[in-house]
Amino acid sequence: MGILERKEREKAKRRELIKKCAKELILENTAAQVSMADIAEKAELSKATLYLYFVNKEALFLEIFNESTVNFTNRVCSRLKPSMSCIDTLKIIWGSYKELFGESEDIMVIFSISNYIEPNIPFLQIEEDSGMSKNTSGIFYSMISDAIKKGIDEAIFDPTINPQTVGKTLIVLFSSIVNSAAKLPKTARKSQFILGEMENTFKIILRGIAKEGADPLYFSFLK
Amino acid sequence: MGILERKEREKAKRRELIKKCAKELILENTAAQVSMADIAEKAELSKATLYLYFVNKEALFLEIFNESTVNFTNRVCSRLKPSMSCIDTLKIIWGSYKELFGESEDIMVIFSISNYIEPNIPFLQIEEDSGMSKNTSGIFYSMISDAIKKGIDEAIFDPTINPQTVGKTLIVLFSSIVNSAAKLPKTARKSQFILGEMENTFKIILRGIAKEGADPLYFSFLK
DNA sequence: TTATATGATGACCTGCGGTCAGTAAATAAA
DNA sequence: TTTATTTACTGACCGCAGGTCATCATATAA
Repeated sequence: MGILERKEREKAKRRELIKKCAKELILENTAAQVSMADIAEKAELSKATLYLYFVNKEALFLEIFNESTVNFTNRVCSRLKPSMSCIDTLKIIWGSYKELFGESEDIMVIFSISNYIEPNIPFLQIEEDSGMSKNTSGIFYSMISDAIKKGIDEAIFDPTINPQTVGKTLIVLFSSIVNSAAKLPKTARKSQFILGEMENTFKIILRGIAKEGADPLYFSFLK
Repeated sequence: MGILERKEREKAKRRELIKKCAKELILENTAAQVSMADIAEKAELSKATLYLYFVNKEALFLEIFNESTVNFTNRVCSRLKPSMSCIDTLKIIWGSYKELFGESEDIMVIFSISNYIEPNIPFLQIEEDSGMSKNTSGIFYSMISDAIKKGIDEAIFDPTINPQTVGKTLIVLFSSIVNSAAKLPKTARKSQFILGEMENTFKIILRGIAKEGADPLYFSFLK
């Protein structure tokens, strides 16, 4: 029985190796720019072997995406309580986000992949059925949409806006920022650029959806 | 001498035919989804022939983009006067935009191509040297940035924001909307969807960059 | 009528995601 | 220890994309 277990372990290890190589390559460039051949070469495997572990490129990227997202969602979910106000919720989301961003570069991978898999879904009202939407990504942006919905109920956000659309808008913009950063020179400190731009963007959107007459100090947790 | 002129005319006509076919295909789908083979087939030419008229796919698309943009920029520029206030400027830009949108589908082509050529440049502060930036696209979003800059001077916009970044943000979001619309069923009335979403987005961004305490009625020209 | 320039094209190249018959080694059976 | 079978892997391949090039047919010039 030991043999089977060892083989399982070895298979799992190869799987991890492939994902690790893919992640490193994504960080060096953009998810869209990384080819299966690149990953195979880095992992010292043949391209065909990758397809023994993942049905296709999208599945590989999606698994990386979901794993990288779990840390974030777990952290946020454990800190959120239903009774919290909209602003407190947003504070926690943004705080956890910044924390995690300082710890690892997973966030960059997340957005790079998100932008590769579904670059242009954001404004559709219809339910999408791509892998991304069904999985952790759903949690990812629905956390924000839920918080915004809360804000509408609390009468600090404009009730005419669509919380889901706003959530998706943020994801498009964030993805765009990450992909812009990937094109910066290697020497540049990308995290700083990304966090700064995201903060600016987040602020603009939040102020933009505020109910008329709402106290702007609500959003002072940004910067 | 007449022969040469006739040949010139014929060449120009082929060129136009290619562009016309490409535009029609872009409208049916997305710029990224249209292949050179598709265009060649529609124009009843061989693929190689396309490359006698355009150095590559990007050049072809860029020419379509620039020509489609000229109508818009000309119209706007002829109506704008340097002495105008920021809000009047924005009113004219948005008005001309809606007008042109009602007249032709060029706007959809513009954004579809824009999203194909440079989907993720928007947040870079460094000067890009892609074809898009050097040409009409520059005018396209710098018109908005200039108007916003004016707004900062007039103290109705937050002075800490970067007008160029905001202009580019709008382009990303607009492109995203157009590409989303391209995925709607053929029967859907896309223009309505696009204009509606763009108006919402525009409104959010404008309110988001407003100076604290600025009269929200400033932006009432949107709906 | 012959030579030349022009416009167009079929066949081809590279690189991509993805597939598959076949190989070599580890395991199981004899 | 030898043979059979399963397992993990891979080289060669496919279809499709953008793009190139030698070659051909036709219109022009000689």
